Amino acid sequence: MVTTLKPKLGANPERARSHNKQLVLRAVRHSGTIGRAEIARASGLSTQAVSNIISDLLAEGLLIEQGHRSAGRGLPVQQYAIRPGGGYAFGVEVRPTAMFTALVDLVGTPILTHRTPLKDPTKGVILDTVCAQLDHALSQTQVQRHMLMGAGIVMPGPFGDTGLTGTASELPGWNIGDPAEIFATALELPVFVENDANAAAMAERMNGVARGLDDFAYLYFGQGLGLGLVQNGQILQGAFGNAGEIGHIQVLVDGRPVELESATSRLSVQACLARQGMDVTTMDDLTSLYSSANRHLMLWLDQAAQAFSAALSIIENLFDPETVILGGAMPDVLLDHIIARTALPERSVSNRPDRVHPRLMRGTSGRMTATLGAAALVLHQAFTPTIAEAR
Amino acid sequence: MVTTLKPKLGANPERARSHNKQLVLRAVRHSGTIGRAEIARASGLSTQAVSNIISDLLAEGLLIEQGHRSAGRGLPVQQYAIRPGGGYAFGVEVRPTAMFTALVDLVGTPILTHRTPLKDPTKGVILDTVCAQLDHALSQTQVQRHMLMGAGIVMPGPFGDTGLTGTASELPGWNIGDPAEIFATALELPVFVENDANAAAMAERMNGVARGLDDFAYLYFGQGLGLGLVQNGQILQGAFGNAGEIGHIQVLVDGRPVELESATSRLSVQACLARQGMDVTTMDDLTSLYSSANRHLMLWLDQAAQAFSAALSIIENLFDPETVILGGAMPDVLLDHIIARTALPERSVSNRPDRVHPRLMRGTSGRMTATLGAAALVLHQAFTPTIAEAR
DNA sequence: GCGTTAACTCAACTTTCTTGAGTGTTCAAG
DNA sequence: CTTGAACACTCAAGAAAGTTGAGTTAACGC
Repeated sequence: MVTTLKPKLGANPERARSHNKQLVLRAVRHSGTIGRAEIARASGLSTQAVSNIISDLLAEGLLIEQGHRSAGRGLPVQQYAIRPGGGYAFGVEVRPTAMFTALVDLVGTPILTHRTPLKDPTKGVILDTVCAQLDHALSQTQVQRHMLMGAGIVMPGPFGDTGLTGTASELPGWNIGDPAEIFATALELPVFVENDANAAAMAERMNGVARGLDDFAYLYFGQGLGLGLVQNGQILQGAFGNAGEIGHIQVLVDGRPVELESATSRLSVQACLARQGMDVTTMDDLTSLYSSANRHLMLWLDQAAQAFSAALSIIENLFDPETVILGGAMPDVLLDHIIARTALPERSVSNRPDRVHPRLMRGTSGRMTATLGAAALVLHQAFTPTIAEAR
Repeated sequence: MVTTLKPKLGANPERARSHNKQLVLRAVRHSGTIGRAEIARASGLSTQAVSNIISDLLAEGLLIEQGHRSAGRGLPVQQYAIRPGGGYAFGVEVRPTAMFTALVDLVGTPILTHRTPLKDPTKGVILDTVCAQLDHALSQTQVQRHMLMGAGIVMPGPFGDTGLTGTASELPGWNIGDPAEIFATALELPVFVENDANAAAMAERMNGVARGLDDFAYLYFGQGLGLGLVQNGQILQGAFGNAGEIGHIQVLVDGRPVELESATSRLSVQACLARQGMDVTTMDDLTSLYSSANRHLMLWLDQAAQAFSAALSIIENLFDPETVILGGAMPDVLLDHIIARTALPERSVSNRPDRVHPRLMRGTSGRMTATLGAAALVLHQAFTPTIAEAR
């Protein structure tokens, strides 16, 4: 959704410096270790400028020296890398019954993760809990408060009053005011709010299979099914922050139109198995049903693969992504099965002979995916030059 | 698709100035006439900086003074406006049998439009013709060559070798090399290449109903049906420039799945009427059939409206646009009819009580829409700050 | 009328980047 | 083994652009 900082679009020396700093950080992050001359070439700045910026960043503790590397002729390159302890990001995932939190360092390593039940999902309880959880995380890890670069918050969408309002996963009371601002005031930090799919996509881009990709889509198994979209390295949010609501579009399964979500989501598989008298609640339950090749699960998987094939056709032709990633609250084996069985549409702009990535890939699965994604939103911001962002 | 200029991402004084200049131009364009203080507030620059930039822009002929306006207390505001003759853009639309060209001024007014038949759509003929047409346009209008800011080229997509290759509208021989670069070399100008739908969307944003909108979608009736996507003020291109290929996705019409394009495109209505023995080739033919309420046309319109309703659901939920615009090679009366008859999906994030724009709007129709859009690509670039564009 | 408000200008100052000369290290050719 | 080319990096001077604060001008409202 929206950040709390209003962008100052005009360039002046101070903002130019900040922009260039982030550019340098991004270049370092991108290659792991790198020398000044190479950064200069990549950014179009002089080596002198890069040198000055790097000495700033060293002083601020954002970079560390990584020894010399002699590459052919010339003076061996003094290399630099991101200093993990240079900053921290707080990630929060708010669900109706629980709050997940994570504290990650500057390279994205989780320092601490936590789950707290929510008495009730009211605004007040959520705000109190998030503040308490932040204090808790800081005290547990001895991270100084001023080392926090911001907080990312994942909330169930869609945001605002829409035609999809009334979904069970929704939280009441957030339709008025800008959630990001409310959290920012409570936490006294820059805050970024997104839905689970977008956050997961960003996590994948920062530290997962989408590392380095600037254009991809992420199909996220949450409560329902979400679509995270990254275009040109930025999350695609739409005019009101609700882009990627793919769950409610119609697809054909066995010749009958159904809502995509009703054929593919976690709730859908649970409901499907419940109709057969099976009570499946955990990922492990699903994994063991799969390993015993349960007939009903296999049937559901077949239908899900059909639905995904239709969804893939839409996503590929509308976004032309480098790849589509599947991930979220679904066991790896099921994700792999779906990926193997989903028919890749022939009539698609993604059906190219010169592809470098598979059309479907498995992303990170597990409970904390979106929470870590929330933190990744902050990291992404830290590595994104500031002057840009034309809004 | 891609521009020919590789962005220099690092900020230095020179690039900052260029960035700020474009910011000022954009502010002026946005409000028509505006004073310095207001620009300063909008951009986060000092009034002094804005003053300096404006005196540059006056000297370069990009701005003109527009008299004073007294707004409440204080010194009356010296106002500025874009000087139409400050620069020109050349727009080109390449179709298999003809080339359309347009020369537009800095505010988007067409100075000259032209249609030339193409002997055959080979690369050589196209390049020769486009150069000849540019010379022709310049000599006809006495516009100096150095006043050209660039050329926009509309070509039938998809670009590169994809699963949709083999469409009739395609041009042979452009799969190797970057078309933008090839045209740029031939024309000795900065060149921007896009598909028809994206160009039309940009035209609508620069001078049409989407003026000022940063997030919208444009359904374009061309040979087939294209989707132009503007997100955050930028054209959404996808990883390979082929985003928006909506024509080949499946939708339901009368309970049967069909390709969207086969139910909604100009070719589709022609084919449908041809099956009834009617030979309809011009927009006027369609208009008169509509005014006589031709049964077969009405039937087609009903089916088209169904298909559009399904498409709208997908577009709205995936992009969350401010509005969806319908335009292109289809008579206004038909567009209006379709807009009136298309059911607006209830389960959509765009179904909001607080909307300011209708969910479906009519854009510019007619032959030159995409050609003027091609020119709009250049104008858009001229009004877009340069440092940004994080790629 | 006169003080307040607001846009705008001038000149001094600041920040940041660039440039060009110079240093140190490595590799390769003679 | 010497010598020179290649390359990374530093230093110091210079240039470009924005900011700041004081001063000017014109309109409004009491």
